[in-house]
Amino acid sequence: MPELAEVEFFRRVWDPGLGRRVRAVELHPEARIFRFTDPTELVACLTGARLLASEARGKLLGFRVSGGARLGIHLGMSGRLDLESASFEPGRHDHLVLRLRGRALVFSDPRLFGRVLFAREEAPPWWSALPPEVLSPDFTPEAVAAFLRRRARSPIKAVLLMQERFPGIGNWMADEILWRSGIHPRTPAGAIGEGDARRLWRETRAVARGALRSVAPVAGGAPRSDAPEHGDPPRGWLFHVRWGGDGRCPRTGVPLVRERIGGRTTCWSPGRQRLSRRGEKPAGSRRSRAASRG
DNA sequence: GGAGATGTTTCAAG
DNA sequence: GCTTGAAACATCTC
Repeated sequence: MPELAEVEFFRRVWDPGLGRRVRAVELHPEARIFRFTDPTELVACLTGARLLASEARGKLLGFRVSGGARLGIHLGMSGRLDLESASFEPGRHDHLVLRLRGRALVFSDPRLFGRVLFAREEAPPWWSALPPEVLSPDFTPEAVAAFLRRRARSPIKAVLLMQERFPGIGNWMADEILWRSGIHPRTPAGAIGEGDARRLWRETRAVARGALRSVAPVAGGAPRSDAPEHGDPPRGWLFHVRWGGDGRCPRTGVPLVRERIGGRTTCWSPGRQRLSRRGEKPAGSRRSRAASRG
């Protein structure tokens, strides 16, 4: 489930636990989410410590721990964070529980694609060496264009999912970005002209901003099944129709196509999203696309 | 019972 | 050595 906005939602879920002492740590050491961590060290270091602050970078959550340590949580495909009462009893998929006074912070993940990271320093490489956020000034059109050239033969859909350049972008956001940009998901990255590359950069940021703005308010204590983790993206977004079998393009009314591209189910709007040809004139393609819009 | 699910890593082939 | 695509990971839901 979690990509940029959902990760931000779950970050806020644990906010009420910041600054409080961790009285006990409960975990299943053999759970796959600890495959990159020493669970014994994790328990030893976290017990008695406090989570001081949290931050989301791409799909990774980082918690600064008192005493100069860093706890990292990646939610994988099915991970989630919850705030529970003191009487909470872990279920089958609740792999990490931090007991505070009066409440419990819980990380659960049925599919176990998520992971827990831990280091006795505030900025270990897995935290400090992450690429620039798509909404940061360092995420530039030039960096995007250079990356597209390097991944020239890959379909642009697959390229948008590469976290080394587009941190936080997941499957539905990638489809949203391509739909807004008018680019066919199967277009080889190297065939995208300068104008379309710039447009891709702009829409990547627009979709990230819109998704973050629509993060649902965190209601402490809400039952898990009621938690609206992905909020409600703006009206008119592909998001609202991309899972429906008979979904139609919000802009053209044409039935959307769903197929597997870059190893992932992809939803796109025929007619609106066209394959670029190699060697297309950058400025011309940009102008003609802008003129034919709306 | 089968297919697919908002993710990453690994491995083999080009 | 780099790029690319498929498979693997584990479980649940439709």
